[in-house]
Amino acid sequence: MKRILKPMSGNGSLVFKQNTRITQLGKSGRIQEAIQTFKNMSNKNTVSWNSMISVYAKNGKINDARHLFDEMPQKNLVSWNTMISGYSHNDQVHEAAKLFDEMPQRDNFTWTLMITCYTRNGELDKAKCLFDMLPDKQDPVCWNALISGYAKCQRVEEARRLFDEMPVKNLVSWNSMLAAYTQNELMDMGLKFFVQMEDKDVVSWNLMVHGFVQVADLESASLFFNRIPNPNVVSWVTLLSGYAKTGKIEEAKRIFEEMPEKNIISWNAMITGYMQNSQINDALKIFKGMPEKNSASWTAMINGYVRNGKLEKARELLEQMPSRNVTAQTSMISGYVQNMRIDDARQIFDQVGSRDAVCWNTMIGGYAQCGEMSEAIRLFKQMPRKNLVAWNTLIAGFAQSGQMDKAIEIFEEMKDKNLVSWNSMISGFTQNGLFLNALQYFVAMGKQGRKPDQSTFACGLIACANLAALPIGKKIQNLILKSGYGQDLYVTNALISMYSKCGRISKAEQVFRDTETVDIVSWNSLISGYALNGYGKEAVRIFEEMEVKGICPDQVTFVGVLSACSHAGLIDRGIKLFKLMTETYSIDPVEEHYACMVDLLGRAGKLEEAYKFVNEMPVRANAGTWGALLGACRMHRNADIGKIAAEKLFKYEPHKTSNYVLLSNIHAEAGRWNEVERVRTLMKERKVEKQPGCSWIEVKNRIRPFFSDDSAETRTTEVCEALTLLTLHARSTDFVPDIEPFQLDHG
DNA sequence: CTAGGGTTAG
Repeated sequence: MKRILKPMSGNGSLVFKQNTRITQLGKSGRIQEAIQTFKNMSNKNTVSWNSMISVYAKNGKINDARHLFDEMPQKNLVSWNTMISGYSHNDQVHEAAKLFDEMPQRDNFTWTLMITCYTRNGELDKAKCLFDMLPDKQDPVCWNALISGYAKCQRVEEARRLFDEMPVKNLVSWNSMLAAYTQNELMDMGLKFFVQMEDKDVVSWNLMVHGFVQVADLESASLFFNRIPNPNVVSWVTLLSGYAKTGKIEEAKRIFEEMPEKNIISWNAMITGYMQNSQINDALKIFKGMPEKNSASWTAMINGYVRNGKLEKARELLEQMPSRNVTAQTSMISGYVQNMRIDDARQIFDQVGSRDAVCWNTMIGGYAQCGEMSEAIRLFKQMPRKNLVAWNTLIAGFAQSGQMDKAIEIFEEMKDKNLVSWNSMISGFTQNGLFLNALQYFVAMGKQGRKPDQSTFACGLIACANLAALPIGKKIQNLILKSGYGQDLYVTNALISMYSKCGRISKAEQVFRDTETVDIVSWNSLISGYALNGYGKEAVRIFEEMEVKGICPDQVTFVGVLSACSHAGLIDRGIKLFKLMTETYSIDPVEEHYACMVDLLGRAGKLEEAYKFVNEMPVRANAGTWGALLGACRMHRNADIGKIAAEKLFKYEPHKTSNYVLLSNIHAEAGRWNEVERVRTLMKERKVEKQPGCSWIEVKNRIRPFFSDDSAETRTTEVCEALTLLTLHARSTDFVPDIEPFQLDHG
């Protein structure tokens, strides 16, 4: 395009100056002055209008921009382009696309704008589609936009393909591709690529530093930083925030003091760093001493107070904040929500002027956490643009409150689902004891080509453990090995418990031994695994190994080892361990420990001692303890103590059939038939029925439910049949499970 | 007056 310069006579140069002034005022955020300048102009030209549109659009006033666009006397191509750019910056892809379709003619600029609009919004396939229609593909700008778009969606390989294909590359192209690696934690590839680059600017170096920061390799980050020829503020801040985020506050401070010019971002990063380290006073000192504050400074302080549990301080600051924004307010809301102060949270929420998705979701999640699902739903319905997180929050809420039927409803209604949606369903099922449903969803997920993560795998294993579904558990283990989650503690601990609950305790120990670094949960799982399988002495052996290695046992460890002793009849050992727990480790015994002890004494036939123990324990015995005593009485045919235990149990669990049956049997064996009759009458009076709980939910009539009073044998067979039908199959290159659907209509 | 790569607050 040729630019024809008019002679600088009188008005022409004035208009030019005024146009420039509008743009400049806009860039420094002085919108009102820009508007005044525009309004005062007597002879506006098209560029004036375009400039004003751009100022409005860049300051979030997209509707005002559109108004000018509609009103202006003469539009040129740039006007249309500016308007599209405005919509793009304000995330209104749809409006941008509408203009793109309507406009009379387009230039390369137009195409670039529309393509970048799509890439910014993550709509890469649309961007690519447009790109393929682009008449002139020489210009690298569109290519670059696409590459970075793919990179932000973790589609690194596609980005690389474009990079290799593009005819003309510039430094930005190389940097975009480098960012694809560094942003996706592919530092090996990134380093290789970086070495290949002939030209590097400070952006390239900064990308490397940031990449290393993201994988928490601060040593390499610092090494690279030191080799930057001309580090800029961004370089300094990147390293500084890296140290701050990883808790290395002293290093961060050093960088902060060394850096030649500090900007507001560096001050803010220091506040965050101090707050993360609970150094509230140091953070406050920075906050008070900094030359200027922006809303991020205030938010960092408020957020820091919230993280450190100082809600009142946070609130105080929020009230003082000059221009409260959603981010700060949301921080406050989440603080209240974490402390179950739902009414305070709501009060802030109601004050928020323009709520964003995070704000809505925090509040909805708050109600969900408090079990107030009806209010959560009410808010959800009010939420203007519901995103995936909002839907997932509802699922998690329903799952937590045991309403899996409602969770299913929500899940089915969703058009887009992500990994979190699936995991929330699967973990919801396992948490609510609906293990077959958990497996069904695990399978369905694989069929849709979704990759499971550590949470999916762990929940799948927990389901297998509870169904004693060893074949499936083994297949899941194969998938895990291929997935790279083989050393994840959450997963390995679930594996240990799966094998032990399926009776394969030696396999459980093998998994334990194959795990590079185990934690207390792993030890506990192994010990209680041995206990569960009746190998009391082995459980004690593991416990001793733990002691030798200097690992401190916790409450759960003792529940495991004590129950092991009781199952194996190691009475003296159990009593000694109980003493060890309370005296050496100063662990206060809880209900479960007492139940173990009562069980231990009871099984050994020392019923009088057990009963005495119950009466002398400092916490009030509940169902577990009385149940242990009742069981022991049945075993040793002690009707007197049995009756006492049963009466207590009836108070705690008035509708649990097995308690009545146990007592009735004890009386029967003692020949006390009138007592037997009394128990039966009691059952009738209290309407204790043998109605079992449904142990899974029927989903789309594909699964036949079974009931908990089916005999164990029938159940095992049924589950096995179901599970054999379900063939887990891992492809060698991919670990997405490719599984046949559940089919149980074999009758 | 309109386009592409990097940094901070949720």
